[in-house]
Amino acid sequence: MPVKYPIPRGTFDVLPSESYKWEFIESKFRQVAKAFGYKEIITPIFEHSEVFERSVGDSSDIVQKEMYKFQDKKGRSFALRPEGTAPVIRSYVEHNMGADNQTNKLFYIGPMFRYDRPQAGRSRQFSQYGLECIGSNHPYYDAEVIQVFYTFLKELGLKNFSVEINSIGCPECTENYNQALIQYFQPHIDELCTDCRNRLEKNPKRLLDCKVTACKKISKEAPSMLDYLDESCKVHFAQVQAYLTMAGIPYIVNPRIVRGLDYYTNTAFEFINNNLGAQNALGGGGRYNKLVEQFGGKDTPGIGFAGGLTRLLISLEQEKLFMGDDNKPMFYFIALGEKVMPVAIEMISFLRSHKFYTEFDIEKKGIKNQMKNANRLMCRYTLILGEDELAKNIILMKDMLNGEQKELNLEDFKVIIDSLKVSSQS
RNA sequence: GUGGCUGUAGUUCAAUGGCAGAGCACCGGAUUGUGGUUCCGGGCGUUGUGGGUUCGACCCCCAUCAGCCACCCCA
Repeated sequence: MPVKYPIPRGTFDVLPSESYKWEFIESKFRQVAKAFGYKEIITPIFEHSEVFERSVGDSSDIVQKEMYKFQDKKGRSFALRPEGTAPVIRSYVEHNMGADNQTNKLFYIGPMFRYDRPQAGRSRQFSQYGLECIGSNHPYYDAEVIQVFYTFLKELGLKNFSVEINSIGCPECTENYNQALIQYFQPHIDELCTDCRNRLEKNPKRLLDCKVTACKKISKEAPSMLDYLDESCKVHFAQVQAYLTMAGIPYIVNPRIVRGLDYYTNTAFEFINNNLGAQNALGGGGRYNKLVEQFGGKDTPGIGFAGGLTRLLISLEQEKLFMGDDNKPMFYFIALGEKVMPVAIEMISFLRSHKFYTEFDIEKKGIKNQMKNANRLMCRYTLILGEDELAKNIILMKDMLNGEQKELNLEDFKVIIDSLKVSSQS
């Protein structure tokens, strides 16, 4: 059947068979983030283009090739947000949240947009969860941010992932290191792939990530970032690791982690799941000590991370961590005949107002048909009210697990429902 | 953005260039007010879309759209 209006490329519908998983993941993230003292912030889905161009970086692929940019009716340039940190910092500065001299801890969940060729784990609209800790350069917070992510994944039951950390130092260290890399690779320039020749000029650190065997071979002996950290950056990184150990978080130091957004300084980290194929990063983050200043605020350090919801979902499913939808009906109400409707509807309203998920289908006729339906929906109890029952002032309640059926006095009904509520809560 | 693989019923998949099929799901029935198991019955689908080759195309060719894989990028 040809679809008249197909969904845009790289987007997807989250259907009821999936949406409860999204709700579960989001509520778990909120719960964990709140336990660490983070508060939710909700920013617009679009911003002035400059918010991203001047922070994520003019030269980054995200800004150059992947941003959904558009003009409004007055010719102003906006962009659908490609990531979550820049908007949060924009908001932080705009509302002068640093005025209280406290460390501000914020989290968010929401859709992001990047124009890229779709693949499993990579779509044009995707959902990210993330958080930002703004106002302190204490290495404890570097570890705390990683700990929130780690705790979240563990709470979901995920086993198959690793934490990789690195420090790219302050801008001075990075500059020194870039020079060292250029010096190292320059003599080998003829052996490098064309991409890497470009990288050598634009962003030498990217060479370390190249998958071409020839480049890999050369970069194997390349100088390590960690040898180019100055004394204070070195101490900071060592302390981050100390705090991670105190928090009981296993990690790997990977000097080749290079983050793609320009604003990162010092600590950078990634959460990797190698069963995910090419899109193997569950999430990542790092410190951005110059970003608030770039947005016109006063010199304020910060650190944060973001993770992809869909990739997490794929990982959870690989590990079979979803057993099913727990939103099953408590009751299925079968009302037989028009005469019983006034009483039936009053009872159904009563159940629902007591927060019992109660199914009722006024169009389905016949007790057999409806029993079948109750069974398919996996209802716990079926309530049957026909004219015979109404005449005797009773209702039938059938336990769908063992097939036992009881007659209840209508007067006793509310009392019994109340007691059910108590027992299901305990 | 580059290269490759794929596209058939709600879904998972069949069908040498010669009448488009099966499992699951769904709907109906097996003496009228009781589910799950069983049995019986129920499918004319623009074979993603548009062209072309051919007596004849799900099958071959071209284009296009979409998904997937690798690159790239990163969540």
